[in-house]
Amino acid sequence: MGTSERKQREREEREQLFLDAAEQLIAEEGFIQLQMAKLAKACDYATGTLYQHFTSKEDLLMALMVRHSALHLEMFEQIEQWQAPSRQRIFAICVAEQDFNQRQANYVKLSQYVMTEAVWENASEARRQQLLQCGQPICRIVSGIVQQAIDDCDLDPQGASTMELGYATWALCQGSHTLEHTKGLLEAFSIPRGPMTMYRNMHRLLNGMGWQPLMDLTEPTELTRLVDSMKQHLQINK
Amino acid sequence: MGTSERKQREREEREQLFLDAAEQLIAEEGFIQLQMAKLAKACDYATGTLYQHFTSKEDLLMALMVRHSALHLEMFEQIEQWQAPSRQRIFAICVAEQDFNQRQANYVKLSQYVMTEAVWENASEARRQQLLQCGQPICRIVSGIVQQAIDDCDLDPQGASTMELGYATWALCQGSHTLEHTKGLLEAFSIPRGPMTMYRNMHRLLNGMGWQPLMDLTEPTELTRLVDSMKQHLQINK
DNA sequence: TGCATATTTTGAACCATATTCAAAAAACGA
DNA sequence: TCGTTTTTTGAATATGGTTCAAAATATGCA
Repeated sequence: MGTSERKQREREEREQLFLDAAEQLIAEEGFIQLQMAKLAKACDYATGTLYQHFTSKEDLLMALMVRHSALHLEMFEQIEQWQAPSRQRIFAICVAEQDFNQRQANYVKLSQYVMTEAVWENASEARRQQLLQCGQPICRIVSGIVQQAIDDCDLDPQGASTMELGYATWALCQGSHTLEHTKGLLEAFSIPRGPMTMYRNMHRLLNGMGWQPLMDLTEPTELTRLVDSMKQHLQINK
Repeated sequence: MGTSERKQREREEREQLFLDAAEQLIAEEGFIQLQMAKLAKACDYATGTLYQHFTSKEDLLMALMVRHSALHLEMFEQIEQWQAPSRQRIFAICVAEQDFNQRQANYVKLSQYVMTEAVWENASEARRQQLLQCGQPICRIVSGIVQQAIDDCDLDPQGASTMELGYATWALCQGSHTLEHTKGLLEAFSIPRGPMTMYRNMHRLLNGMGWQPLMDLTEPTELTRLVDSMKQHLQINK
């Protein structure tokens, strides 16, 4: 029946409205300050209505992550389409990821927070599943690139699955982001801030997999050039 | 004056008592359940007394991290003493770290939580500095191993600082732990659980740095053998 | 259209907990 | 022993997430 369809759609629209407003509030004052009552009021709804959509505040935060994942995915899909040597494409993933996170610092922090047990366990099971599902296409793309490398004989998996190799890059990105975003940490250990450190480390990892063509890190301009051409392709230059 | 010295000592003892009890409570029901009032009562003190030691709950959690860091350091110091090729020693750091975290799952989760902006920013500045200071000796040890590798001509830094190279391994460990501890994540992406995946990835990274002797990952038993001998040396076999 | 019923929305009350602070207790010094 | 300073206490406060009975609205039917 048409009526219930319309209701369903309106409900979905309202959910997006809540998420939009939440994003706005977070952009203004950080996700720590986000309050359910304030958010509801900003949308001209009662507090209780929020709970028709989200089982808890943590559930809402996770819903935000889910939505952001769509943007994330879009970026990755662009790279999926790109006809280029596999090594350039896998690195493009890292550059895109890094650039994305740099622009949306709140989002990295949020993602870090959401993966915390305290938050993860307080979201609804459905939402957690949703978030994990969001990772699937991203994984598929990364796996695809690894597979391309294998097919092109640019990479010998040496018995490892495509997932394991993709996972290595993921873990390195993840860890780098966490460390970078912990205030004072890089400074305390005199590690230069900025994406280049991570890029070099990523190339070390890829070199270690034997992923051809190997990158020569003795020549700093080679990396710079690669990053620039990549950003140009991805149109992520300011 | 002697009196104030004794007072200082008693104060320090009480702080340790609080931390001991907190650890106990966390072991029993997880750090999410930790409540200031409950903790105080468990120690037969009033709630307010806790705040003589910790400026906030987050400050207390960070104090726990600081204490744990000492254990962490102890482990690393053992490796520092170990006379062995640099590549074995740097890998020993990873094995020790992994093993430590496996045994103390609550501790990884806590560490992840503490590095979150929400917690980090709510601890006292003094405590944050303390925690960052705890990292210094660990860094020094890791840097030392990297330096040994360079001195022994097992590693060509190619212009990178010892810190940058150490940081790479740190980021990979950190990221792996985070991903491993996010419930359902490995399963969703069919990545096998267990330390071996991380160990292989670490060797890929070290290989990529050109850290001699390179490890051959086509031969799975080689890695197993290495890990076993390492655990034996570190006496971390159950 | 009017009425009975089902659904949705509301927001004040509720609750859990971290934090504070005025009063009580203890320690100190003369 | 007594006045003063320091420490401890725990009830009161503050914050903010969550609930739920009542009100409002929508739906279905004669």
